Amino acid sequence: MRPKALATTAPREGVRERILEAALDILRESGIQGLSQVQVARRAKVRQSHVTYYFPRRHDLTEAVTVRFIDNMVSALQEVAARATSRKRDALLRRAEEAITDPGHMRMFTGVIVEADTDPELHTVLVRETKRLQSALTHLLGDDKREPAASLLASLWGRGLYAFVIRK
Amino acid sequence: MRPKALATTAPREGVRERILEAALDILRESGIQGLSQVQVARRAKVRQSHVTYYFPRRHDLTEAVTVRFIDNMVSALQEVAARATSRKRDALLRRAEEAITDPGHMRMFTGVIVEADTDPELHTVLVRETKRLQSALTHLLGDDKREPAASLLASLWGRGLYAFVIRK
DNA sequence: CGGCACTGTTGGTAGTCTTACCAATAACGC
DNA sequence: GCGTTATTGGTAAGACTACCAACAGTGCCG
Repeated sequence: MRPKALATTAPREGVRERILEAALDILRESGIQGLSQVQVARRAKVRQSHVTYYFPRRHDLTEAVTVRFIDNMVSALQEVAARATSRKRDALLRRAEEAITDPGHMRMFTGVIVEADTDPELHTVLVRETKRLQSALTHLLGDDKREPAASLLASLWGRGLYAFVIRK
Repeated sequence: MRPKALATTAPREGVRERILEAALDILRESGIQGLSQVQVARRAKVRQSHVTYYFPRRHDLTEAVTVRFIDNMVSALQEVAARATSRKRDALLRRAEEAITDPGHMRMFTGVIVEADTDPELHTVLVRETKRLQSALTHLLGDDKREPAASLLASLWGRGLYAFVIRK
């Protein structure tokens, strides 16, 4: 069937950014299972076809989301470092733990892990971004021979995961 | 359209069990994203409709899988305890860590967590089963005032998760 | 100014995958 | 024989990604 005259509207600004932010919101609130083009589009108030337009493959969206997700965490850590009244390692560590063990954060994290498990390219990105996060953590807390950055991150993840699983 | 004469065969034994085992295999190798009725059925060499017959809702399968999954881990821990030549806490702990940080195990675990996040009933089951696992761990290693079972499990999960994310 | 290329938007759809369901049939236990 | 359970093939209904043609706006170049 030949389409009738179609109504279109003027290009809007920041559509890609709106989509990306919507995707992050969805991932934070509904997890990876809820991260579909339709839900993202609804949240960003755009057409579903826009999502395909700006992120032609699902992978393009999940990759952008992953990078932004870690970016946000790194920024949060830097902000903690900047605003901290005390430079005590314990206090900084507590703030870092609060951020990393936040349920929304863990939901995004577990979602990304599961997605990356069936998407080798995304897995590469996740590894790279994780190392960035690890560097930021090291920079914030200083390296410690007795508790190197990797082991520290693992410890934070473990507590976060435990709280996420057991949560009411 | 009226179906033609249908060929059926004799009931086979252990179909439910085969389906359950197949589901565990799929979850271990392909993660929660691969856990579909069609894939499980193919693996178990049964029809897709069998999966619905024995597990009417997706939840019924995921719940059974979750319980079995933790069962297996608890059994493995008990076996470690039974066969251990040394009773040293360190040696036992190392075996427990090997089991829990196995990639297949972490794949199942992360999958179940993500699934439970959108299935409140499954979440309840996961919490209950986690506590069972925790008890088994406590029983194996003995409780320690300085490192209670919860914190120990979190630590194992953290190292497992880290290894799972960073793995080549 | 006119044409032209490029980007963005729209509505729709093709094709795949998924769970759940169904009627018909067969086998089994009693 | 009869009720129950198991098996079969098929389908309904929905969700999803990816793609498409048509159209609109924008900017550039002659």
